[in-house]
Amino acid sequence: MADKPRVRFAPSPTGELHVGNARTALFNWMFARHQGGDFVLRIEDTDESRSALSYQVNLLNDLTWLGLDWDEGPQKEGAYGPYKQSERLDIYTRHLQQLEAADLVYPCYCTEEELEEERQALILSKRMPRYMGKCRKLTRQERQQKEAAGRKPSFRFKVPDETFQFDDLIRGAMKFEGTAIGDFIIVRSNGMPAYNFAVVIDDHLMGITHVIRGEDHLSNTALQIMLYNAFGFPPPTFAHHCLILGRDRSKLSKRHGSVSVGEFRKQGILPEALMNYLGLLGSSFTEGREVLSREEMITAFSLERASKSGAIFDEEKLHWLNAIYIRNCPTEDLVSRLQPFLERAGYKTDTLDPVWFHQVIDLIKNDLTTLAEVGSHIDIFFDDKFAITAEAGQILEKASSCPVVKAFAEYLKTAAGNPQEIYLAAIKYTKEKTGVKGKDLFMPIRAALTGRVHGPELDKVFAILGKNAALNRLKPFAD
RNA sequence: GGUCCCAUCGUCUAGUGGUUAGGACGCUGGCCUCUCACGCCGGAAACCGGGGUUCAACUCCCCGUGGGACUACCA
Repeated sequence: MADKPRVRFAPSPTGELHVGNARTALFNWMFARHQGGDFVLRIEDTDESRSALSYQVNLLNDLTWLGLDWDEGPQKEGAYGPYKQSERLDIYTRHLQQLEAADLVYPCYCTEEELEEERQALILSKRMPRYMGKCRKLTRQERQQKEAAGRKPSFRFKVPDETFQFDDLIRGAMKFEGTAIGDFIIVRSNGMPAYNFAVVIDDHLMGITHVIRGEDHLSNTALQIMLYNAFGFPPPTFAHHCLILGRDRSKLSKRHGSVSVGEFRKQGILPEALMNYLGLLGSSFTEGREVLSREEMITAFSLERASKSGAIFDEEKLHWLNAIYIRNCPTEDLVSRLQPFLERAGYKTDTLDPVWFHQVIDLIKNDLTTLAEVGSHIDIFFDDKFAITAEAGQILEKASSCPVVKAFAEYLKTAAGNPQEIYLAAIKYTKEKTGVKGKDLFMPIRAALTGRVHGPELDKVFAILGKNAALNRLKPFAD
């Protein structure tokens, strides 16, 4: 058996964690857990202008919230650190020197304007825009002149005219022609390593065996393989999964609506549901399973089942899963997860009787699609939130309703015992006294009691409300 | 424009030469029921097109068409 697989998730802290990235992390994590390998987290923060510490903190929080625990990375130093690229700059410098010594790189003094000009000219002549190697042929003297003029060079890799092939675990045999690729920058003029350069070095040094990432990196793979060859590093196995798409089939982005893990969390999506959905999207689990626990997902995961074509993000299916997870969530647990949403909806839960509130949540949790909806489901139990809807008002105005509500209230006035018994007896009494049954019997009571025409089973609502609160609500209609 | 990738119900997918093309979301009919939801039982809904290969193509090959990604001193 070969060494255990090592995979990594390498985000750059330049924004909120996107669900697409979360899915990449999930695939890597499931792969590692399934195979008993290591899941490494590396922060790619070489773009100083876009990276921010707050995003990094956010990133770690979101991953933790999702339950994607890493074996090595920030806050969990291992044998291959440091795990932030900004702390590995000396490593990149050494490797640049190595390539310089082998004459595989050269300094480029072109300005952005010059490069842009070249690009436009190539596009106009209908050719692939790429760097044509102007500075490759510079003499030592010319270079000294540029340096003397104060120009800071970037460093470009001399792309060989070869064909680069690799076997993608998801896509099969892939092939790229070196002739179509211009000499690319590996170190920027500010001294920072460029993405393709840093990943190759880090993935190799960190012992990464499988690079699992989005399809948007497919063409980068050719460049990276060139660098693996240049360094004499054995390339890892690559696997490029499909992208998550918006409704219009383009790469999912902000303009499509909610796209970050944080947004879904705020909307009251459970991490288990989001994980489950992301694992299902653009992939499938063995035996056609769709609702799986974390452990089941790990067991049923297989990279071979990842599909090659992009998958549209379907929020409705996410919500379907979320409702299932809410329903199956133990009420005790659910109550605590609900806290932030209750506060936001204006419920002061610390003054409530916990046993009573537990009953409330237990009763309404089947109706919840997201945690954020909780307020509009429990308001029927709070006098300060309670209100009669137009529909309920119509029910109560019906001629047959008034006697029903009156009779029901009348019975309650003298009733004693536990709420369940009182309710049953009150219904019986009302039925006998008014001769009304079925819908015409229950709906007026429901409307008067909850202010709604829909809701949980009336007997349970009554039991939670209690006799006195019920009587209060009935009063305006019974007099 | 160039390079590369992809193509089964509206959506997510199963399917690896012979199936009534299966499942799920959503939609929809019914049952359950005081209502909504849940649950259960049904229904409508797909192999992009054209050529090959083969006794036989959703499945293999080619060409179209369509969609997507990349095309930065961002990752």
